[in-house]
Amino acid sequence: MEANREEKEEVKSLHFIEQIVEEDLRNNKNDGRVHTRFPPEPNGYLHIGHAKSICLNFGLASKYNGKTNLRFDDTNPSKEEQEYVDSIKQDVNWLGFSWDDREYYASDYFATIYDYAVTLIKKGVAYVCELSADEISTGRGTPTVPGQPSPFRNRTIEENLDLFARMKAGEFAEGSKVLRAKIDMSSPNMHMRDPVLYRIMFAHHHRTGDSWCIYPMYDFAHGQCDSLERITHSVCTLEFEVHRPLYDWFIRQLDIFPSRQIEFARLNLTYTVMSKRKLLELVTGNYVNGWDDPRMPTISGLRRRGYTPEAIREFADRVGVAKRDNTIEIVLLEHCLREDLNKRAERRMAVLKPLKVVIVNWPEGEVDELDAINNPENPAAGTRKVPFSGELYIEQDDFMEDPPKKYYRLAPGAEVRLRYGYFIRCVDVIKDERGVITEVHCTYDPETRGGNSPDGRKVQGTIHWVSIKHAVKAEARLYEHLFIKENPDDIAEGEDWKDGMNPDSMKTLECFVEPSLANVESLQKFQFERLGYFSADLDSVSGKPVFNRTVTLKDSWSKMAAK
RNA sequence: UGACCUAUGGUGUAACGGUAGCACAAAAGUUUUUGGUACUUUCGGUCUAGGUUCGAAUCCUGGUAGGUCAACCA
Repeated sequence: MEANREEKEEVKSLHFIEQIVEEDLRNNKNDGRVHTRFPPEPNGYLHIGHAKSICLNFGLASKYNGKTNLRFDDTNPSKEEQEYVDSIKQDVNWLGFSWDDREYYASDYFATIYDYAVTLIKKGVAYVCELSADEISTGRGTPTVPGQPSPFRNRTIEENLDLFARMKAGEFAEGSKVLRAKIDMSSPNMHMRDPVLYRIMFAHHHRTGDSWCIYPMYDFAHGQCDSLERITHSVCTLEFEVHRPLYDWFIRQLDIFPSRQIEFARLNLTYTVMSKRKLLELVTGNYVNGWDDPRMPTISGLRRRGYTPEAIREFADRVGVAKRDNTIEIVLLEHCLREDLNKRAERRMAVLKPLKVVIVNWPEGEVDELDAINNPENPAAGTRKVPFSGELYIEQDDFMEDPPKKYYRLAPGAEVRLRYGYFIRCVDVIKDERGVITEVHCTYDPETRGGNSPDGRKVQGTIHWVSIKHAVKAEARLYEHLFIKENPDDIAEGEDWKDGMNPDSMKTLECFVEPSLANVESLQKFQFERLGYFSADLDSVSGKPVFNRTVTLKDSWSKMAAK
């Protein structure tokens, strides 16, 4: 009995970061406090990879009763803009997380970080270096060859103090001097070979304006910001692993609160690119229509495409957290989306590629109001009326003059059910002079209203439709992967990664939707029966809706037909 | 050929010295007024060579493969 119960209680295993946190909690480290942060640089829009990090950081805090700060890493004024700050806040919010009043900026701490630099100078472990960027780089050696000490390495503390103060005062030209840490020019870790701490930049900062002309490097700011905010667990991606010894060195030299940095593997997705640099290039090069183009893996793009925060959070949960490089198949993201939308999206009927059907025995001019179920997964969603008449559109794919075996849809002589309507049987096919089918003539069975026949005869196929007279014209935007190749970064010599872009990633169609869709709210989501999930675009206007196809329904017929 | 990190089905991820499990994908089937959903079943895995151990995916050593690091970017 006991054993049986234990067997059934499935223990969800902890990922390695949760294990670290729980161990710290057991040891009462940090007085049992868990405090994380999400630290984006405001130089681009957030993408699905950031979403993983956001869910991780905020999720950790909420699981262990802690807090998460939002902190902008704005130490490089030449790349950072307010527009990005705004979009990042919106996206984190939309994903469903709150940083309360803990919105911080690395630039908030510039004065303190400056003092930290002075402390290092006074300890004799930082110096002003007048080598050029190139000279510093070559002087650093290579991973296998030790670096050479800078000729400025042994200046006196007084001289360093004076020079650094004058750098701050704006006495020197951009690029003429930097402040460097004095650590170990022959360290096997390149980051310990006297890294640059401060550089001169006469750039306008989006928050501090022109009050500074020297700016700390990321490496000399990030760890200290964590420390100042008393972050207990500083979660970041793998590439910062080799920086950790440097951060720990700063913590020791400065004797400040030691945040613990933990690195995890960033998210990669098939059929898309994730680097900020490449996403920026897609936007600025007009390969897509902005950061929120529904084909973009950005949070704003996914939102406009029709993704829900719930689906993205579920996805972030399912991909796991570990240290090995990974590429997640995009079908997992799509699966999480369908799972969510299936439960929540109301069903509607829309015809993307219309084929006219004339019901030859339909009473002239008559209109029937049929009941349609809004969501079979949720009876509380109720029903709606859909007008039916003698002239309809059906999907071109739902008629074949010469159908293969197992084709359940309409064909000459065949009978199908019109969803929520009647059984119809094809009696004639009308073609134009070029042989293109322009109309299909059918008879309907009045006894089958609603979709059941009193004689109990079965039809295999059920197809969707709209009444021509009542249909609303709409625009449908159909999306596919932005890239043809599973890994767009896998390119041959001389090829550009953009060569792998999918020329058919967006198709715009004039389509027909049922009248209940005439007025929709932006981002309102529907399942167009048998077609997929669609989300109203912000380009929609009253009476002229625009729908983005978020994702198709799974389609086992097309798979079968392909064989 | 330096340092650091990583290696489990097609893709992810568990198993913490004791039966290699789960999800997605793929395949087959049942149900169905969405060829949707739901449900059932199947396929398929510990990089390699040694060592420790009664017992190794797990610990140790060597190899191999992949990743990261040589911005006054983050």
